[in-house]
Amino acid sequence: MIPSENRLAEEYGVALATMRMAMKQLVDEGLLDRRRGTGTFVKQPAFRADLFRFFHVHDVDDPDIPVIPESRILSCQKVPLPPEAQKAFGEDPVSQCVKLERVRLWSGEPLLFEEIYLRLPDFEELLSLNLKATGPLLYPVFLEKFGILISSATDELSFGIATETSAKQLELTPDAPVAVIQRIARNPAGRVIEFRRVHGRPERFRYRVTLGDQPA
Amino acid sequence: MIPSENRLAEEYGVALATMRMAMKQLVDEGLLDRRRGTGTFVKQPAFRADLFRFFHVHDVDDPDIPVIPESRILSCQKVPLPPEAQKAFGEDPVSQCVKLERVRLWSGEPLLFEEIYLRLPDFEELLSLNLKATGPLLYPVFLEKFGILISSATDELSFGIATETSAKQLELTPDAPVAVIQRIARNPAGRVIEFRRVHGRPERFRYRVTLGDQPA
DNA sequence: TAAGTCTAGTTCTCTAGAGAACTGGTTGAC
DNA sequence: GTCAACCAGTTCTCTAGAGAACTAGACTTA
Repeated sequence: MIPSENRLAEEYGVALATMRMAMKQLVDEGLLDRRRGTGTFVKQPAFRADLFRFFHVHDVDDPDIPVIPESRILSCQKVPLPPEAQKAFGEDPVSQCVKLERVRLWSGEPLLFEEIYLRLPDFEELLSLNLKATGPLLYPVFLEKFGILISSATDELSFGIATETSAKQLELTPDAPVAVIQRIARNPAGRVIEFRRVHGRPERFRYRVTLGDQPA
Repeated sequence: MIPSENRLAEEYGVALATMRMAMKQLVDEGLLDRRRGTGTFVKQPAFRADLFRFFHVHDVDDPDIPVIPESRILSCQKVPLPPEAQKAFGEDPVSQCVKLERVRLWSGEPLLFEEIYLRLPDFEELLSLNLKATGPLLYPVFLEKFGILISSATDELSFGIATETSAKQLELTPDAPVAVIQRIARNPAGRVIEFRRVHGRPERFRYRVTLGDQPA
């Protein structure tokens, strides 16, 4: 909680209305939270999970019920940065990164295979973290453990063929067609935090997204 | 242009600052546009093309250059509403609709086949319009000719197999795998205006979208 | 004609303050 | 112990106004 507008206005030697306007701006930017009769609080950044939940399991009965597939982490290690990820991260001279591999399943069947590349040294500690203890969503973990907020992402969907690894994990024959997603995720400052490549079983794959003014 | 805040405040018997606050709200909602030293104007709604341009041709040289593929309209006629579209439009008892079929090409090769269903009677006039004269983007036409603004859309991507028609238009063998997009587009009030089903050639298909706070 | 100057009209920023609306805790009656 | 009433502190809405910043057009001048 921060001091009242009365106190702050006095402290900074400005009129009350001016202080109100300034605070209103910060509220609009999502940095403050005001409650009438109570006070003004610094808003802790909340990860908007609803914005980033695109993967929908193809449920024949009711495709409108969103489900979060189970998550199984395969490995987490320090590796040299592959060229695609290098390009995504931009000019920053990063040579090493953390690579996380995981499979996402639904009803026990593999759905997605994910290769996730994260910046060093920001995510150094991830290597010694017990990831099995966390939930299936990664971004809330980033926020809680590392103080890193993911606030925007660009996804690019296309079709490709499975690699040796992804075929094995998705229980497909090598060179089988797969759905491919490349994601670049950023913090509020626009800095690229994560590069992700996902392979998905095409027959169950479904990606939903809403653009523009979100309807109420 | 609307009267000055001075005049309006006097006319409605409120203080100037109050009128200013009210107008500020309308500006934030995107309904008014104020220019210092000039006046306040009613903002005409602008279609945010950048929000809805997802299709990117797979350009091996530079995938970052966005291109708008050529558009070729095949047909435009009144048809009974198919069940999927009925579901999208919701409770409204609409039995007939306008169906637009078109192919989108790049470098002369077919890329996407689109079936677009639009509400009646809103789009009655579309049947007698010369669509060849318009550009490759539909939503600006909706706005200019019918005063209908598309402000949000939900896309759902998946994989399927070509229909007889889509295979023919995309120059594929029947039952070939295709990318499938279903889109539901709405006006600012949340009313569903359009239902669209798109089939795309998988090897050239690429869909890009950015979520969350758009980076500057 | 062309360029600079002025001016009325507009929005923007800030001051100073009153009263309403609301919240969380304290007090008091039963 | 429970519940209602009260109260200090907070944000919200609105009033009244001064001066700065800016714009478009009219006017002046070379």
